[in-house]
Amino acid sequence: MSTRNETGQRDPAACACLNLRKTARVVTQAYDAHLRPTGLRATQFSLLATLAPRQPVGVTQLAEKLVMDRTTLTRNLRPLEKRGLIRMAAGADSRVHEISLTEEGRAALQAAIPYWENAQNSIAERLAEPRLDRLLTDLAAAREVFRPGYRHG
Amino acid sequence: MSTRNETGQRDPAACACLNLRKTARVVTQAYDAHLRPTGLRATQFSLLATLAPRQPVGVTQLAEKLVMDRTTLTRNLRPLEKRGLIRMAAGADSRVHEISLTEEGRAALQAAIPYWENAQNSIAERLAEPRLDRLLTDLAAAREVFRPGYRHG
DNA sequence: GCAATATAAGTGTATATACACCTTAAGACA
DNA sequence: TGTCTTAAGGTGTATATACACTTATATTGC
Repeated sequence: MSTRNETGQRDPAACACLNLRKTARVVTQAYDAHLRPTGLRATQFSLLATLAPRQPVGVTQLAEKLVMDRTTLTRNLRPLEKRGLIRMAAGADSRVHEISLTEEGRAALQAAIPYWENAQNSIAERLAEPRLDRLLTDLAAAREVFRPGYRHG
Repeated sequence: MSTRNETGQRDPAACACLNLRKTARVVTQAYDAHLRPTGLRATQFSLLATLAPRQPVGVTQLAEKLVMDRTTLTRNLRPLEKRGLIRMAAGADSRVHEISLTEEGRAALQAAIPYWENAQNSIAERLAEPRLDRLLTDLAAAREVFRPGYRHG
């Protein structure tokens, strides 16, 4: 795959954005399928896993960690709160809405981890592990291009 | 970035799905910003660019090319049809809804190409071009893991 | 020719995404 | 202390995504 076509022009089929989105669709569907028995979507699993070691944490701070728009996170929290997996409470600074896992949330996350590991194994093994590491590193570099200075994993 | 943490366990922070989605968010926002003056989103630009050399084409066939769920494409076609950039017509097989660019659609795509090139250049140059090529190749390999046999760019 | 099957596409519903805008609370400072 | 600015968060609106289900048409086998 080259970013230029036969005549040296940029080729829209080699669009970095399109290729990222296509891959994100395929991989998300696969992770969602693995996680189906847990009742969590891949996005929700990642949200809970990112939240777990940081609780309690405010909306803006968690959104930054997830490289997600703050208002997107607000909306993504809704179904998890409705299902009782997370809880929101006012912080010392009453503007901050602190997010925490509930007991159910901790249990759901723990229960989901083996299913997530199966999904991660399926790509790690079939892509050959060094190549997955390289892909993750290159993805972080791509984020760095547009968000310089942030600590991209 | 390693897919395992210090104790050899899988690390959810190294989730392939999460990292793909984070990067897709960042890169999509950047492409959307570049394309803003054209009135097209990155997804819409890619849809038109993928459609252009294949018209007329049915919904299922175009969805496959975009590695997109068929019903997602149906929904994504709506705003483009409403704005008169594409047209849908019954094919010889009356089950097939053939999609084509309108004259306005062709013009909008042509007008948007320089803006898309600016976006693509910004990542190609700052990521160092060989690395972008490698990333695109690795992304195609990742799709191949979950969709074997498909001609991933 | 007709019943069974396969193919193409849309709808209902729910989550995911983010920009523009608004509200509220905290901090700064004359 | 009262105003100005900044920070945290939500809402309105629109697009993006996909599973389960449904409808309509074509094809196949007899």
